[in-house]
Amino acid sequence: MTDQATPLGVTPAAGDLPESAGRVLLEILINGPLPRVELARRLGLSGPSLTRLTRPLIASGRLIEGVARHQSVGRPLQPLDIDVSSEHFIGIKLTGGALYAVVTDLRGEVLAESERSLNGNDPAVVAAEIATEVARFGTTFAGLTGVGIALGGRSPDGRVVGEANFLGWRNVPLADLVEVACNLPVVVANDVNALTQAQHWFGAGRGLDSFAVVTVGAGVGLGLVMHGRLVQGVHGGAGSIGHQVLTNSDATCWRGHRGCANALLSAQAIEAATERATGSPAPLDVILRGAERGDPALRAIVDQAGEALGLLIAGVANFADPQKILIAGEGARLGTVGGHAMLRAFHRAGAWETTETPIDVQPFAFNEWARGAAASAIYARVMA
Amino acid sequence: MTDQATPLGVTPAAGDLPESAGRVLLEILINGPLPRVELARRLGLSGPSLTRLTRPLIASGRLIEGVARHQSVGRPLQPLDIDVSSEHFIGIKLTGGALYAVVTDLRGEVLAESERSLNGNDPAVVAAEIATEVARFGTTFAGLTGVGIALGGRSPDGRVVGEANFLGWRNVPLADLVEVACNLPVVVANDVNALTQAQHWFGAGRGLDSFAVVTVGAGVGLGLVMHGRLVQGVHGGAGSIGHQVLTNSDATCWRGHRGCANALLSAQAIEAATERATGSPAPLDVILRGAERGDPALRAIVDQAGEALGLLIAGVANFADPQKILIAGEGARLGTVGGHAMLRAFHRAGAWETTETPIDVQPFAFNEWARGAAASAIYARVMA
DNA sequence: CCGATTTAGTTTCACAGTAGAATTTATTGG
DNA sequence: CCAATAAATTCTACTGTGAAACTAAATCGG
Repeated sequence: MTDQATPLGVTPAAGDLPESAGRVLLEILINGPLPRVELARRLGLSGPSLTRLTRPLIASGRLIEGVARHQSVGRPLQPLDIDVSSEHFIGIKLTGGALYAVVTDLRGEVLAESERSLNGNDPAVVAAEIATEVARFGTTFAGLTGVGIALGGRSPDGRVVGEANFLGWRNVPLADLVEVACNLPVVVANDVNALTQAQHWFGAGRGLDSFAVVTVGAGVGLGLVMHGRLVQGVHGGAGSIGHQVLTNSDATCWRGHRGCANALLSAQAIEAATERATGSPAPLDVILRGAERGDPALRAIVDQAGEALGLLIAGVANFADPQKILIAGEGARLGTVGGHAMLRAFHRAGAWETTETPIDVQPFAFNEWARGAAASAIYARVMA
Repeated sequence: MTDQATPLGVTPAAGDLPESAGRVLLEILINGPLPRVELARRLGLSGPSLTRLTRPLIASGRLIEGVARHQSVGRPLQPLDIDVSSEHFIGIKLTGGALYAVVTDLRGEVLAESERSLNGNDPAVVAAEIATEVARFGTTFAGLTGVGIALGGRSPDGRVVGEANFLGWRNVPLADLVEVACNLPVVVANDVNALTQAQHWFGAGRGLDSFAVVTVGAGVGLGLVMHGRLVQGVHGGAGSIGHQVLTNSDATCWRGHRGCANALLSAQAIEAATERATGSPAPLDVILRGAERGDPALRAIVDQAGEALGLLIAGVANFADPQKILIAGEGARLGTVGGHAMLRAFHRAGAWETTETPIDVQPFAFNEWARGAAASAIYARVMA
């Protein structure tokens, strides 16, 4: 943990601001430039309070006044914004064989990205590789403020990796290792939780009080926001729905469960089903493209997976009844290509009006994972 | 909605108290008598603040000073308590054919109870029956402050019953009907949510930040507390896990799902399985007693149900990773009698350390449902 | 072009809620 | 009786807040 003497620090008594000053900064960070009146309305404060609160923030450069926006009549609105380029964050997504990195600004916008394969999975080696990548970005981006590392595993405290089976890790103090190596504050997070945090602050979940992210990819995951905050779980294990049984089916996952989410929905499962059906292997995106073009065998497979996805989101809707469910991950396009089957299953299995829950499927680039990692670093910076 | 000019009103600016006065009252309501130092510690306030905040509360009778408790040395602690008998609440649990009512004090202690069968399920008739019961209690208990009604259904707003299938209701404005009939504020709640609220404030979930209640009875339900607050869901539909698929099984529920929670765990399902196996029907408690005594056929059935329960709580633990899971409902004893099978399945299907989540099974009396209803009324009174 | 109108933002001021320091109160133990 | 201990209180200064009145910067309409 290094103290960089940088400004900003958004919430609980960061520096020595009143708490509401932090809420002002956070509201602007999440929602973009806002005029004082609007901030007053959103935060339940009076106009005078906003003048008072923002004055020192502007004086110290934490907030900057944008160009006035004219309304139909009356004095124009004076939007206030955070200088999002005053700080930069690095997000790292670790997979079994590679490391994906992005640099973002304070609002999670990706400014640069890179990829590097990993030579082995010894924690020290991985930490060194991360540090190398961070150093490389450090030369082009001034003012790196924090590093977030996301992986398919569990970290109850944001510092130690409890488990990461794909790396064979248990209780690896990754944050400490990387902090020593690159002299920046480091946060470790579960990849799905990190992605959910990013979407909640800067993406499809912006401003929502309850929100769920279902990811389809190497595994199946779930991120949850309830009462406006990410649900992590006491052991950091919330959202471990990969082995949830969805239907009576013969498909088995790598742990031998029949009909679980991983058995029906993981990229590996869909690819295996395709190979069984067509005799030839193909990666998930090719399968999806084929189904889209009308190949009947692939269409059947995609529809079956889409149905499983529909059952999964029905389970999520029945469980938590969130305001919105986002389908994400490398396999998110399954929610589009197999969308019809998905929605049919969802409507069949969902209880009551929970079937009205908006399901959002967006194009997903792989660097979203690393962006999520950066969002975790931003969160830690801003809420700590 | 009637205003009774009664005192108390615990939180956001009730009356015209400072917000922290409300937090003081709530802390005492939930945790029982507490001395000022302890309150200061728990609420993050200073000693002087507690003197100041409590003075008017004591003067107005909202708080009463108990008998001083001597420590080893030093001035003795002066516990402050709420006069729990200053207000009384009625909790009503509606089932298909009957109405169960309790009277509680402010802390949810049951002071009286009653039961009455329902003649039909016309909303007006049911509302009248409720009003009769409330009036009957009104003669013995002075100062009735509110009525809570719990039922196996959904109420997104606490006033209208969205659906209650067992009564054949849709969009019934039950709270309005009963308020007109008995001139007291009325709240309507889902029975499992109400029970969860009661357990969170006055029971096994006291003080917990995250907490889950799994109920086994006529149906299977789930109540969730996250970030210290009950999760209701946008449509009031959170916790609808009755039709969640648990395992590959031939058992079907009344909707035709194979292997869902209701198909394996509802009282009806266990009773049906028993009749199939032994040829003679028996109610759930008899089945449980038989299994306990060592009857092999009943033991097998109970173990199978226990296993299903274990899978269900594993799903809950994997999903939300709460600090504790409570098994409740008329069939809660399944968690004891079939506890071994339950825990085995839980440990097999749970991810990581979530299997360390404490599972709490407590004796469950049917009036707990009505007590939950009363807790909803208390919540509404205190948080409104 | 100029004053009325509209809305954003500011200044002034009084007030509520808070904690720090010093003090009082009620006890135990010698 | 007195020292030690810890709870509770008094006194006081400070911080964050909004109401009321005001200023600023635009449009509109003659």
